[in-house]
Amino acid sequence: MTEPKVRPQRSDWQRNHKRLVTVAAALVARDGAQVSLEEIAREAGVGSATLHRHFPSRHALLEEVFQDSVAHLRWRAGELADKDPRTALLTWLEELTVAAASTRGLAAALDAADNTAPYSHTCHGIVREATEDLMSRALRVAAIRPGVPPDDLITLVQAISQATEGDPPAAGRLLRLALEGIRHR
Amino acid sequence: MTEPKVRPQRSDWQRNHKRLVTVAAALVARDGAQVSLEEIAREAGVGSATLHRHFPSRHALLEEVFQDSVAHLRWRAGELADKDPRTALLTWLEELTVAAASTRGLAAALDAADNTAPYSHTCHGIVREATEDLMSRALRVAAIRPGVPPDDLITLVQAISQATEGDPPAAGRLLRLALEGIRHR
DNA sequence: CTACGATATGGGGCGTCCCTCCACTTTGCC
DNA sequence: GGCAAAGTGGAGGGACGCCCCATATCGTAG
Repeated sequence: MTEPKVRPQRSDWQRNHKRLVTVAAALVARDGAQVSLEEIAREAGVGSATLHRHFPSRHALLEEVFQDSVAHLRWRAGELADKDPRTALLTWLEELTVAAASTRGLAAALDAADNTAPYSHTCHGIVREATEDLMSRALRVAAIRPGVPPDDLITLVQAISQATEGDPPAAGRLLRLALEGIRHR
Repeated sequence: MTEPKVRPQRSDWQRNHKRLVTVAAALVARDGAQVSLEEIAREAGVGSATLHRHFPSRHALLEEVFQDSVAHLRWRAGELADKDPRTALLTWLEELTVAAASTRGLAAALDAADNTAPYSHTCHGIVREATEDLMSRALRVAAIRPGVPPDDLITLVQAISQATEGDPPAAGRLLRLALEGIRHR
C-alpha cells in the first residue's frame, strides 16, 4: 500500500525525472510558479514531450518540487504539538504562511487543484492534515472559537501567502491581523 | 483639472474604445481576467493592434471595465458613512469582498499594479480611499484597534476575493473570519 | 554476449497567445 | 473637395503548451 508500484521505472526514466524536478526547483525559485515548462525541459536537457509525460500538469510538477519543503513543515507541526495548543497553532500558521510567501511557487503548490493523487500525499493534503491536528488540540482546550472550518483557515493562509509572495514581513503581518481580528479590545 | 485632455479623440477612436470596453466586460465576466486579448479584439471587430494602442496593458483594460462597478462601491461607502462606524466599516468590507468574489475579474482589477494613471482614479485608489475614510471614522470611536495599516486590510480583502472567486459565500465567511479573528471569547 | 521486445525519448508540428511594424484608410478642418 | 493628421488592421516574429510517431535505449532471457 505504501508501494503499490507494479514495476520499478527504467533507469533513464528515473534519471530524467530527478533532473526535471531539480531543474524545476531552481527555475521556480528564480521565476515563480509561472515559469515556462519548455525552459525547464530545455535546461534539463530533455524534450518537452518527456516533461509532459512525467508530469501531466504544471501542478503535478510543483507538487513534487515542494514535497520536501512540505514534509519539513509537517514535521515542524508535530514538533510544535508538545507546546501550549494555542501557541502551537498560531506559530505553525505563521511559519507556514511566511514560508509560503518566502518560497516562490510554494503558495501555488498548496492549491487544492484537481488532484488525482491520493489526497494525503499532496502538498495541500499534508498541510490540511497538520492544520486539522493542531486545530483540534487547540479546540479541546478552548483556545480558539469553535465553528471555524479548517479548510477556511487553510484557504486564508493560501490567499495571504499568494498575495504577499516575495514580502515575508507583510505575510506575517497579514496573518496576524487575520488571526487577531480587527476589533478593539 | 477634471478634463486635462488636450484634444478630444476622433469619433472612430471613441467608437472602438467603447466597443472594446463593452466586449471586454462581457468576456471577462464569462472567462475571468485571463481571457485572451485577441479574442476581445476579434469579438469587437477591431485589429489586435488597436486594442493594444487603446490599452497598453491588460490591467489598463480591466481598470476601465470595472470603473462603474467601483464607482458604485465607492458611492455605497459614502452611504454607509451615516451609520454606526463599526457596522459601516464591516458592512463595507464584506460587500466589497463579496462583490469582488462574485464579479469575475474584479479582484484582479483591484490589484495595485504599476499604475501610471493618477492614483485616485484607479480602481485600487478609489477603494483605498473609501476604506481609509471608513477606517478613520471607526478609529475615532475606538471601534477598531489602532495600528492596522489600511493597505494591509485592502490586501487582505483582495487576497480573499481572489482566492474565492466564484464562491461568494466562502468569500463572506473568510472575511468575517479574518475580521473576527480566531480567538475564543 | 547478443538479440529482442518493451519502455522511453525528442524533435517537430499545430494552434494559440501577446505584441509590433507599416502600408493603408478614415476623419475633420480649411 | 482636398489634405495632413490621426487612427486602423493584418501579417508576422517570438514564445508557449501540448501531442504524434519515428527512433533510441534499457533490461533481460537465452
